[in-house]
Amino acid sequence: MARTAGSHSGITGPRVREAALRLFAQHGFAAVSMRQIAKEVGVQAGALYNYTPDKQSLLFDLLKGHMDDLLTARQAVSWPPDPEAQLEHFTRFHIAFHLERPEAVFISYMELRNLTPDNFAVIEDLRRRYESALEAILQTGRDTGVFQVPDTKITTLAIIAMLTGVNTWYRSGGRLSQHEVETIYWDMVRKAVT
Amino acid sequence: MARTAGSHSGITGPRVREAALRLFAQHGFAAVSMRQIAKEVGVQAGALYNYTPDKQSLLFDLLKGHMDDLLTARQAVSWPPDPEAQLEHFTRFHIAFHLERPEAVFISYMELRNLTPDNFAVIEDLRRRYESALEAILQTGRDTGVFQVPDTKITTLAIIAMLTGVNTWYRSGGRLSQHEVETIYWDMVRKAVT
DNA sequence: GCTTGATTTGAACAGGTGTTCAGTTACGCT
DNA sequence: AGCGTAACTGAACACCTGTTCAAATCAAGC
Repeated sequence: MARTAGSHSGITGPRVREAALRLFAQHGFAAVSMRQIAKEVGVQAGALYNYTPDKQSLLFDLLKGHMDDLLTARQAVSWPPDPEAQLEHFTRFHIAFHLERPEAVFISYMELRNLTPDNFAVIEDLRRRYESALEAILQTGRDTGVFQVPDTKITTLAIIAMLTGVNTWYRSGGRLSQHEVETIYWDMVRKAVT
Repeated sequence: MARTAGSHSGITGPRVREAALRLFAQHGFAAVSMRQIAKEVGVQAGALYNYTPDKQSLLFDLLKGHMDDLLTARQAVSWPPDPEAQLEHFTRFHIAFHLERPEAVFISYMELRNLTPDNFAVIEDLRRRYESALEAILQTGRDTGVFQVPDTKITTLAIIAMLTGVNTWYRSGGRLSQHEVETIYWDMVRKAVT
């Protein structure tokens, strides 16, 4: 037996990435074998190499895709003029975007050390780009006197760490709606910088 | 050749744990083999099993030890009476304690999914105990009217996520001293809850 | 100095790893 | 209807995995 019924590149390709994403998030990159991914897709391990040159690239593509999505989404929405409204917008955007794709977020934080140095540098650069967007908001707010932050760089990292932390506990259908969570976090962020 | 010169249980035991901690933090639990740990200690892989029943227990003992240290250290210091002073104390304590042992902190966040369900439950319970200490401070502060927090549980998790985030970027000898960092974070925490 | 027991070796076990490739099969196109 | 090729299989490669255990060796107590 060789090619299976209904096989198609446009179908198998995405399924490989989806299976890898789910398995990497669940067990970790190093703990997942190519044969496990193949089994999930319903294919032999060798067939995966039609869709990725190697396991490392599979991980990198997932992280790179996630960061691209993040930066694209940020640029796609229209941003209000004043810093405080921008900061609220950023807070709600960050929480909403990250809660929408918990697995990609998870491996983007957990599997950085499994990237080759070259691949790591690419991802880190994209992340810095995202952080700069927040820092620019804080900087403008401080210059115009609406924010009181002693160190915009640290405040940037602190806010992002706090917001991303939502992913560790939030489950839809729980005590609070996503919008309520956003509002609570926005309340803390606003007070922390004003 | 069998037993090597100068071999002693009281020496090799700690060295096994130290090597495992360093390697797990650097490459991840699943990516590190018992033979790698043994090489770091200067011993054959089989000898490790005098000090741990298996690889899983090695990980669990590291995480358990870290959480015990954390809870013990928190109880060891004397705590001020009023909630605001307590919160400042907690903020500085958390940052200082975590910056002192970055590797243990790292694996405590990264390798939870590699614990067996039983072991995971133990660690999670210890973590909840630590979080409860912060939540109690917030609760008291809200009851006495000095804190304005809409949801103590969420604020607890938000603050801890923010504070632990320091470990991702702080390097001693950098632009800011540890005490300056503590002060900046305390400024944000204080404003966020009052 | 000898014995006892703790400590470690080195080999073995059964199975798993990422990756390659010749051969086979089913799909898309004419 | 038949051909070309994209898609996939199954086996193989060389090596690594956690764990066990008889045998060898060293440290300590008498």
